[in-house]
Amino acid sequence: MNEFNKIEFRKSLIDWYLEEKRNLPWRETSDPYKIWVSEIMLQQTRVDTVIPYYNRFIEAFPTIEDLANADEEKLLKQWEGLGYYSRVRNLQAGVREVVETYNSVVPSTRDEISTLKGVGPYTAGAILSIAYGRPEHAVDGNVMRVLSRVLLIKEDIAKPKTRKTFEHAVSEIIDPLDPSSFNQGLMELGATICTPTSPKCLLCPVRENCAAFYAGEQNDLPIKTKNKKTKAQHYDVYIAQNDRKQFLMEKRLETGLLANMWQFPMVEQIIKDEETVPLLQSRYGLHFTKEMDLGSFKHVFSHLTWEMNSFSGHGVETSVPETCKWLTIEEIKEVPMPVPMLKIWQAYMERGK
DNA sequence: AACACGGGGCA
DNA sequence: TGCCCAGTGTT
Repeated sequence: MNEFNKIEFRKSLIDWYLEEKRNLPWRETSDPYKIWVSEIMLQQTRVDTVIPYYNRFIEAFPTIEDLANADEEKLLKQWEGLGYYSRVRNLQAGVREVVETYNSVVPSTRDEISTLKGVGPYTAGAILSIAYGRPEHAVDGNVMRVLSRVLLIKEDIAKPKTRKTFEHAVSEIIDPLDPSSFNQGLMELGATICTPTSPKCLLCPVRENCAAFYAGEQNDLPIKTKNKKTKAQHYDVYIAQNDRKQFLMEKRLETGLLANMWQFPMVEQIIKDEETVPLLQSRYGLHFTKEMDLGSFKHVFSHLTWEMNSFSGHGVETSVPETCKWLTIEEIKEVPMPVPMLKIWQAYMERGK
């Protein structure tokens, strides 16, 4: 292939982007706060998944002050099902910092915006380029895949160091006149044309500028080493109802997996059935009488899987720990729960009390 | 550098 | 199943 022609590449990419871009809710605003929210939601999460969450979230928290003042439980409930829940806690921390320190104006330099909680190198560049039109790199998985092909970069994109190679590359070729369309065009291309498997090169606007296409290597890029396998954890989960038609629930620790979310009493899986009652007694101060088997569930997280058996029955409270509460059905609807618990709760409700 | 951190969609 | 997704924070 000829020398890489960045002028031609920019024009082809941006012309295509402006013509073919999808209509997405966060593309109808230039409010840096809303762009910020969208970028956080989009981390490791597909566009189609994000759309309804974004609309609901902006409706609930239309301004940066609304989010700064929100109650954490309400925030988590909005985020329920999206995953990576620390994102929303960090987002609120960042937003509060902007309200307090920057007079509610999202900073427009990389140095300042990068100090905000939850704003890493990608998100900083995305907000700066999209909301402020600054020529800053925004390197995500799409950009690494697209440019590994276009520029025939054969570094392992699983390695942290490799991101810098792509940041330098973007800094070299980014369009100074429309960095927003350039960055979004790269990502849009990665999402719709230059896909991980079977890239649609015949539809690609920058096919003529693509070294991998020229070399016939588009299916061998990017280079990426494999992840390790996830470990399994085995739990029994108990839905315990008392005489006042309340259910015992527990708020998880404020750090770690599913921090601050609510779950039903859950213990490491029991080998001998007769150990159930004393364990629930000691762990939860709960006297439990098993009535129904709600079935088995497997839930896969990014780094581990939960294999769960679930049961319902009658519970008598003795001494409930600080982290636990008896909640009515209506109250349970207001509380943020991880998807595995939602599945078990749904199974219970479908069995008709 | 390696790992923790969710959940869904797709080959 | 395993991979991938508009990644960041912690260790």
